[in-house]
Amino acid sequence: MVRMISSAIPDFAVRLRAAGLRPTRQRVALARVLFEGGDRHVTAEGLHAEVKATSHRVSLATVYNTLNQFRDAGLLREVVVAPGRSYFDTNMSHHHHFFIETDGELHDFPSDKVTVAGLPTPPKGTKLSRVDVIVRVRR
Amino acid sequence: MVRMISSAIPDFAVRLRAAGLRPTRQRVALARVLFEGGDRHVTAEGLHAEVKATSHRVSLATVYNTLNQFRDAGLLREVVVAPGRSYFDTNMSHHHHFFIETDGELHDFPSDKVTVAGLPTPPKGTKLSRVDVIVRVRR
DNA sequence: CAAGCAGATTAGAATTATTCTAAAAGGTGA
DNA sequence: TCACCTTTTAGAATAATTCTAATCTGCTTG
Ligand SMILES: [Mn+2]
Ligand SMILES: [Mn+2]
Ligand SMILES: [Zn+2]
Ligand SMILES: [Zn+2]
Repeated sequence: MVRMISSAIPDFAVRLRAAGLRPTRQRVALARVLFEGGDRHVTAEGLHAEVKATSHRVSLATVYNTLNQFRDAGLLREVVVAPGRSYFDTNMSHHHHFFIETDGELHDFPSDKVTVAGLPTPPKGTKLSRVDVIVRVRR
Repeated sequence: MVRMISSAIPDFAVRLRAAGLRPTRQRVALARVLFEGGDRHVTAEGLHAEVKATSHRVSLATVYNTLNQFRDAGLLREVVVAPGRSYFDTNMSHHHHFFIETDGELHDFPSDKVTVAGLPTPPKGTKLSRVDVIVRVRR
């Protein structure tokens, strides 16, 4: 019987290598938490707590290192909505955010329907990096 | 000769009182730096350096306290664009921002021409606070 | 399947931004 | 002027993040 290769079981080692990162135990453990299951918005502290719960020992420094590397490699984006707290977002599709200020929650909304029209041209000598739309709401 | 009252010389004491804040020396000194001249985006550290240059002694703790109070009183707004750095914005009119990521500069652009259309309704039980549009560019 | 080595992880110290504490000073209404 | 409540302040504390330098580990080579 031929070995089945199921594309439903994502191979994080392969994915990390494709991104130019060595698939170490820690990075694979973090990738699993981050990327299996749906899109997520995590903080470093939160991710650290989660990965510890899977009984993989990963230091907090490594969580920070990894999140920064994943971001630089284009596997994550960083969203800054509140002073002193960064969220890392596994949803790399074009989308925007609701931020519930009263409880610090961040929610996606698709950019399909949203149009941002009439933006001025970027200042001389600069190139566009990203347009963030953050809808702030409170309970 | 009757004393002239020029509306071109803003009376910060009056303005602070109107906002429910006692016009202390420190608050007046900071208000002067912040509000005379055009619109500004300042950090706490930057404002502290500026006010010291006017030979008014104001502690950094007071700069932080004052910026937070001015924001809560509606004299300023806070803009968070990068992790670990808050900008306080004296421009209270409806507008959006360019953020030059490579050198940390924040620039206004008027919201006249900009239309954000098709925003979804806020989640149940929340009310809209503000919509931020941040155009990130790099040199 | 060794080594060998560059790259990764880690504990803990360091840094940065910001807030807190508690004592001294100041603004204001009577 | 006085009393009283508010504000300021130095310095300690906190929180998020980064750095250091020693140890470890994934990968290539022989
Ligand atoms: Mn970072
Ligand atoms: Mn604040
Ligand atoms: Zn998102
Ligand atoms: Zn502005």
